[in-house]
Amino acid sequence: MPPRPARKALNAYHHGDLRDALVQAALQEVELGGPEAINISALAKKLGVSQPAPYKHFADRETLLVAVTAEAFRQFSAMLRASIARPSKRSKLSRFAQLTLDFGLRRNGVYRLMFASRVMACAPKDSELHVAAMETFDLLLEALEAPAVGYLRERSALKIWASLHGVVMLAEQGLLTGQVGHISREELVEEIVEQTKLALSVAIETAGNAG
Amino acid sequence: MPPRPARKALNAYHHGDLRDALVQAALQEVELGGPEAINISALAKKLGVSQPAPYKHFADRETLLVAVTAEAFRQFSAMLRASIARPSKRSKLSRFAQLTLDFGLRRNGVYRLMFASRVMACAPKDSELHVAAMETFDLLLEALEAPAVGYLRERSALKIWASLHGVVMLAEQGLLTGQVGHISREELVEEIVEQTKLALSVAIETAGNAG
DNA sequence: AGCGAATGTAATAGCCCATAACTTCGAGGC
DNA sequence: GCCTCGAAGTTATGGGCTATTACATTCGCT
Repeated sequence: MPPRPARKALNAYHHGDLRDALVQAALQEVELGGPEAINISALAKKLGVSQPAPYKHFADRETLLVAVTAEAFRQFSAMLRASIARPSKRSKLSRFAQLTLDFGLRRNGVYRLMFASRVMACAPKDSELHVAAMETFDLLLEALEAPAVGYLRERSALKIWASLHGVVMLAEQGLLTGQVGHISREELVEEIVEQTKLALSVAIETAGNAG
Repeated sequence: MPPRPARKALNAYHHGDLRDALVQAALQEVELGGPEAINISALAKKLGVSQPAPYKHFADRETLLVAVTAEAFRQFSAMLRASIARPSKRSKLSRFAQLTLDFGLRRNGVYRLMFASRVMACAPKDSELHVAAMETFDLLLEALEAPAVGYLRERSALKIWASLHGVVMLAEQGLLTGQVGHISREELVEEIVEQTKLALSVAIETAGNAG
């Protein structure tokens, strides 16, 4: 997937790179109001083109949403990758987890688009979107820093992935405040991370002894 | 909150219990198409009233959604309560977890309304909706069957609650198929349950030794 | 220079939410 | 028993958003 050659604005009539501008502007809207906030008409007006212009680049609203979601995944991945690469006292997994929590709360609209909407479920397996999402999952596998026991590592990854989702959602719905016995969200996530690491090392040892 | 006295149909002009009929019909729609599928006009037509009639009972679409969500929580709670009460070989927690998974996948539209929409986050703390949701959470606390170490139990509950959310979402987005090394969703949930129980008992023991 | 494809515009239709103004019916006081 | 008032309907209407159709402009290529 070579990035589209970002064409320059050509003149007053042709925008030049409307497609990309739409994705970026839409992402900005989602940031504030979530997936429902994407409004083709408003985007067109904001970018100074006629209302039907976007339909030259996206068949319908849904298709635009898919592109925006893919872009969101790429941004998320880039952020995670940078954080994981940086040397730190904390483990990669811990940093992955905390960053996910942070992203999920601070950019909740975008997060919901990525993980709590129907977009993902509808996109075909080999789509740009799935590729971008898989890349994020690969980063989690990397962050786990576990010896290559294949399916054990994947299973741990899925469990922690799932837990993180849940914490973000609960926190965002206001179901985590004043209920956790003076434990912060960050500490809760840390507990989950530790619990996962422990379970994984036990599983690996068990598997080692068994076979 | 005494249940509204279900009034009988009065005549051709007045429906009789339009409010409740709307909630039930909407829930049915959500079942198939998720939160977005709720359509005031369509509901009105389906129930044989004029298009603006629903607005006599709900200020707007959003308000209707809140009522529907509360009803969904009540149904979910009732299901869980029945299952937990029934004697069984499996632990209450295990049954709670598996039932949640089942509900989340089979009635995914409703599940998304309850857990993956903005409805909950917007409703005030003392609303009908929050009350219904809290009741569900209480059932989880009960299912944990842990000695009353207050905050430890709540923390475990939150962790498992979060994990279950995540598993449902991942499964629904097609991210759990063929990735888990021949483990079924049900087994994954069972692992999570066991892991939670273990962590909780360790935590209780530690707390006991410490103080 | 000229042609075709890509990318824009204007005009328009349809769906859905919501409100305003009017109508029907039931209940409670007298 | 009537009369009035409010609750729960109705028709009419407007506004916003999606999407399509037919037409215009410009780019890139030969």
